[in-house]
Amino acid sequence: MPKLRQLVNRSDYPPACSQCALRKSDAFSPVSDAQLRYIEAMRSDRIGYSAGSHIKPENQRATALYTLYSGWAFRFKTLSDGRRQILNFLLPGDLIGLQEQFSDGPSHGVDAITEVTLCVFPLTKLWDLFRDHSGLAYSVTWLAAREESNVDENLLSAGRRNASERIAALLLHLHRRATHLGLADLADNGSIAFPLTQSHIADALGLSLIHTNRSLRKLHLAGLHHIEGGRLTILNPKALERLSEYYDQPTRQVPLI
Amino acid sequence: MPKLRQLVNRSDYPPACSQCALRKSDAFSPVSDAQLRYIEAMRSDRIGYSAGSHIKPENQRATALYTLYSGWAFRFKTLSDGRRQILNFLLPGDLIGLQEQFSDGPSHGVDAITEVTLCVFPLTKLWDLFRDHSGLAYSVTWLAAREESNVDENLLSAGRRNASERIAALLLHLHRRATHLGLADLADNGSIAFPLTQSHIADALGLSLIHTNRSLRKLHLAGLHHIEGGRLTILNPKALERLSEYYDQPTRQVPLI
DNA sequence: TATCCACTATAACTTTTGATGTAGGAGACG
DNA sequence: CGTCTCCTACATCAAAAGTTATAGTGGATA
Repeated sequence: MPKLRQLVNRSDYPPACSQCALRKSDAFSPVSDAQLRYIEAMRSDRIGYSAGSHIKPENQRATALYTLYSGWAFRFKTLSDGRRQILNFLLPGDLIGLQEQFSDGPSHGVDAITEVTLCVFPLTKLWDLFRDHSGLAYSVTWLAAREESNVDENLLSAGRRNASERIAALLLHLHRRATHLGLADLADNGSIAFPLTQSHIADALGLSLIHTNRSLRKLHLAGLHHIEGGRLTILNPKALERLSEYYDQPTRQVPLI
Repeated sequence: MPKLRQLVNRSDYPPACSQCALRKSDAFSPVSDAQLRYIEAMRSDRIGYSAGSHIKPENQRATALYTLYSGWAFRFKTLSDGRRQILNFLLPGDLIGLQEQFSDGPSHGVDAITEVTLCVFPLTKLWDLFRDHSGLAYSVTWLAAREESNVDENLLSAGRRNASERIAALLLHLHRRATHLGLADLADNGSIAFPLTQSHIADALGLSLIHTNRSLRKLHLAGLHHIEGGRLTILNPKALERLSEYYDQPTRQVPLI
């Protein structure tokens, strides 16, 4: 089911870590030369998946750690009758597969939304990383804690926000993250590429597809946002923030493994 | 608002780490003597809070890391009109305050359900721990990843399970954790002390208090569980598991800081 | 060009969940 | 001992969200 693609010579093929395009963005904390060499040596592979393919099945333990280099993906859980809950969305720089190393069993699946490319790190070397580079170990923990914060926020949405508030919070959250990564088009009102379908949004927010469509349209009609041609524009950020009580916090630089 | 209590000479006052009652339980992974001495030296205090008091306000950064030594607590977020979402419940051995070190701002509050006692570790020493004891650093990350798994499961409940399924999953989850800690009374059908009010359950599952009461009663009438006198008995684990699709996984030993 | 398919849109109707109100029981406390 | 407060129980009504059904749209594909 997961499809590999031929990647070498494509522009989104992850280069040597010293040439990493992500690392050039000031979204990420600088690393020392020694750390960079360690990461490069630890990386065992670079792979790609086509849009919609399964990066990790829900019922199978991860065999590696991945850093998402390009594209969008998501973590999810399902129930036997097909109900699916998206736990959080993964954007470039996010670390994938850490939970599996520590949890009692396989816990969630990971699917690609767009085409994605990944840097691969063998799980067996995680312990070495902790032993050899405490700074990088600290970074791993940082990334884990940050992801938990995202899930916390999603749980607040699913549990206690109504449909419109959930959508407002999600749009702001994703827009903020993409913008922080330098993915916003400043010449187009700060719009971002937005590959999610309404089905993704529904499954992330614990809503039915129909109700998601209804609520999304309501926000659109109120002039709060605009989605067209796979791009999202936030038209009235203040109103969206008031509605969802999801407020922008100045985002610090984040570690990148 | 948070109330300190005089603790010394009480039986639930955390003793020297070498005498730690938790550590004697086989729920926790053994540590080396060196690690134990390091933890003991890192611990700066031991404090207690009375039932219902605020361990950490929602709008204030944590100043320390805590390990819950005795009692039950929970992490939560609220919206301005008072809607509250409980993110997860904290039982003895759980680490508190790690997210704050890495998040961009204060993110959640922590309240005590019962009387609790805590071991205090200065946040400033977290970095030292990573540098000096990679094994303990690995444990910290382990605890963070395990907590995220719990939040993942709660998000699946809030987003995609109906009221009865949510309650079934929560009861099984808490019963399993308490049992793993050796808190079950084997002479009483494996019952556990259960200090949650229906209001806690409602806020953890994203339900109203009334609907929680309705659904809880339905499960009780069906003979699946029994709550009385502050104790929970699981009467029909199989039925609860089928209903919630929440299955027991053999729980490994967990690190304890 | 025609067909298919995934996605979005919308209406009509049902179910679940929430809101409001009221009451009873148990423990805390003066 | 009475009073208070917190928690649980339960009925009634209202609102939010889910279900079913149908159709349009645009890109991919044969």
